[in-house]
Amino acid sequence: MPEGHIIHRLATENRKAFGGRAARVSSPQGRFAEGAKLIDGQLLAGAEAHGKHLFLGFEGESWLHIHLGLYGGFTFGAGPAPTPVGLVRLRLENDDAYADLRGPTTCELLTPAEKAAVHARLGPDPLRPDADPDAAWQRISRSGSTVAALLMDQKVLAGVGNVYRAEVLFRLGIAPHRPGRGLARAEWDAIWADLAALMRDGTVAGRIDTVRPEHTPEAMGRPPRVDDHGGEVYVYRRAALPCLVCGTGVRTETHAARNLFWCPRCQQR
DNA sequence: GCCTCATGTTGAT
DNA sequence: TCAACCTGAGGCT
Repeated sequence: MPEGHIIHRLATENRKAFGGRAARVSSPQGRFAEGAKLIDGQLLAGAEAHGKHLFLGFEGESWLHIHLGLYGGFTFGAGPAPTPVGLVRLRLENDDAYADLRGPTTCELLTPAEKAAVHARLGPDPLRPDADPDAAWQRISRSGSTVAALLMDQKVLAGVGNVYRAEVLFRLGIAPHRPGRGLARAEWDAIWADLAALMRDGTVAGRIDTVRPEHTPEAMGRPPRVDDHGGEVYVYRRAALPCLVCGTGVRTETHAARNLFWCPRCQQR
């Protein structure tokens, strides 16, 4: 269940394991059998991520486009690859390594033009060096939608999911229900900068940690704790628990079909 | 072992 | 606004 930082990490992992070499490509489950056959044995030329979309480039100008959706995941291992267990949509393999893909929303082959079309409908990704935060600001500053909804809209901003959305708004003290057009440019600049830093850390760590050193349980004189999704966060999935900073109960509600979490006292800006 | 929920997106209503 | 997609983890029995 990944946000953009994990997809960038997967691009790197795939590049390290398979880049510059011929890859054996198969679909043990069968649902990607035809596509796998088309690129089987080809050289993997590159791997990149844009938001939550992963692209693996093969010689012959084919791009393997993968979106993990809510359930999808990769498993990497050293070769030789074992007999596939469960429903493996895609297996990449060489003599040294293998990777299994399960449960993706998307696993398809694209032409360069089709790949360009995917990029075109995505907003700037804080983890990409070519990202233009002003493109997102143009949409946000004209929108009556809430900041909370806009941050999750991949056309506006690519790669941010429910955890980073909740956490960046907490860290900047911004009330999630404010309309985008009510945001000041300086606030947007701060959101972008914080997202870029948090997501960069997340790519390295492979998990989402957002709690500043001065607010860790140790620094606050509280018992140590670990959030059940594997990272240390302020408000995400901490409904009704005391805010780590002020002690107020963390609020939650369903917002645009997703769970939103915030501290009503710390986030009044 | 069964049930619920989840770091997501699309397409129908 | 909601169902569908389709997988795994955690809580409960």
